[in-house]
Amino acid sequence: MVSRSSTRFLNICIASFCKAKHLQRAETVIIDGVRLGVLPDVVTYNTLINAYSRFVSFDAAYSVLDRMKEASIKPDIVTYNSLIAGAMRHCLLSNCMDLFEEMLELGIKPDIWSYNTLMHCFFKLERPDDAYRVFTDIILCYLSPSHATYNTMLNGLCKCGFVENALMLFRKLKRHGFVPSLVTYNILINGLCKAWKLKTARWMLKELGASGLVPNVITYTTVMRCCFRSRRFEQGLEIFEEMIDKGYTFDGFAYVTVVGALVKTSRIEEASHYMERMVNTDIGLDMASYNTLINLYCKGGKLEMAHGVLDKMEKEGFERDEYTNTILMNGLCEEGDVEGAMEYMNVAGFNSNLVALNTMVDRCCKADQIDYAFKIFDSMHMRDSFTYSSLIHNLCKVGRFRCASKLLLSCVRSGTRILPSAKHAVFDCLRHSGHQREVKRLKSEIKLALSAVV
DNA sequence: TTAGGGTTAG
Repeated sequence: MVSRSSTRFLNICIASFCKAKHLQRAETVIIDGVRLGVLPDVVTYNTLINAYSRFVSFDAAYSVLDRMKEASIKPDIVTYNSLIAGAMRHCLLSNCMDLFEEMLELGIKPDIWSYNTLMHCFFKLERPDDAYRVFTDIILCYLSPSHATYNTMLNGLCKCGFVENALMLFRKLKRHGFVPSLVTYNILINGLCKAWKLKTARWMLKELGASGLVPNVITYTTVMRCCFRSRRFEQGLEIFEEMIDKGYTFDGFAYVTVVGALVKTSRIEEASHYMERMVNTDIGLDMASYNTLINLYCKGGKLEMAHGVLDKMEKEGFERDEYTNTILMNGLCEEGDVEGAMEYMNVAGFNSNLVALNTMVDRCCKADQIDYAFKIFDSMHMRDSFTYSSLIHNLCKVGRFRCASKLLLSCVRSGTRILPSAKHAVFDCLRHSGHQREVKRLKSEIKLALSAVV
């Protein structure tokens, strides 16, 4: 007779192979175990699910669930939490929701871990109201929220553009005894920096220090990026050197932040210097690092070098993503080959890539193809400030002030934030062509449209 | 389970 301790021993072996990413060996041990009469249990399968979703794919993890069913082993809360976490990790948000439903149908009661993941999923789907409903359910049903519950809520609010609400919630939670962790502070500092609320961000950084917590690599990267965004390059580079001294450049995040900021402001030589420093370390390049390097070459007018990096990247098993495609498309446009850029994107597929579509709209305008730019504009399912601003600026440039004025109004009416520069471009254009009264009329129409949107 | 990096206009 095989004892329970044999299965426990089997599970220890499986856990250790899974941890070392030796999944094939883990599978062999299970087969050998079965031959000897040691049957795997729910823990064995849960361990496998976790490993497959981490190191292989969500589908591979989900197929373990089928094997469990074949072996008549009932999945439990850990099984489903691992699968849901796997679906989240691979950004398979609809799978995440389906699994939650499946779990409820099987009568498995979700725990706080499941609810936290569901909240996270709603935020990723840009459904903050649903996420907030889950949050209040957790509180009202006395489900003992964890630290991750609060942090997920605060992070989701920041990411969906509700930084003020996150700040209010943070204060309220503190009044009720919530002790913020370093993760909490990092979430808020990042949210505040991205929303340009720099004074409050500084204040939050001070609060972090006063609470006895020590800023970590994430705090540093966040603050450094904020310096670059607000054009304080020297300060940003000082922080970078400090990060090197502290050993905080063990991955590519800091380098990519520095190079990205320098390229954006056309400081190509400096950017090349920092990129070289990164390549000379033993940090392996990941997707973001490759895209940064390709962009550096494209912006420096070295398209051939960019394609060389692209080949290397693909040989290493990375597939070009929407960033890569936009960068390459932009590189072709910079060379004056707008048609080639369009052909490239037609093959690669725009796939609702808003940045690529915006770029194409702008580049077509600049190549005297405004009508074609409008065609793209009409086909777009989503538009943002960039979409409207590009068209408006370019229409003004060619003196089509009435068209620009109409577009400006439709932008405001759609609830899209209009950039001050685009608004002033239309006003100036109208004034210079002697339509002073038109400016007054447009201003009042914008005011009216804004009040209707609010 | 929660926090940091990469693509667009003027």
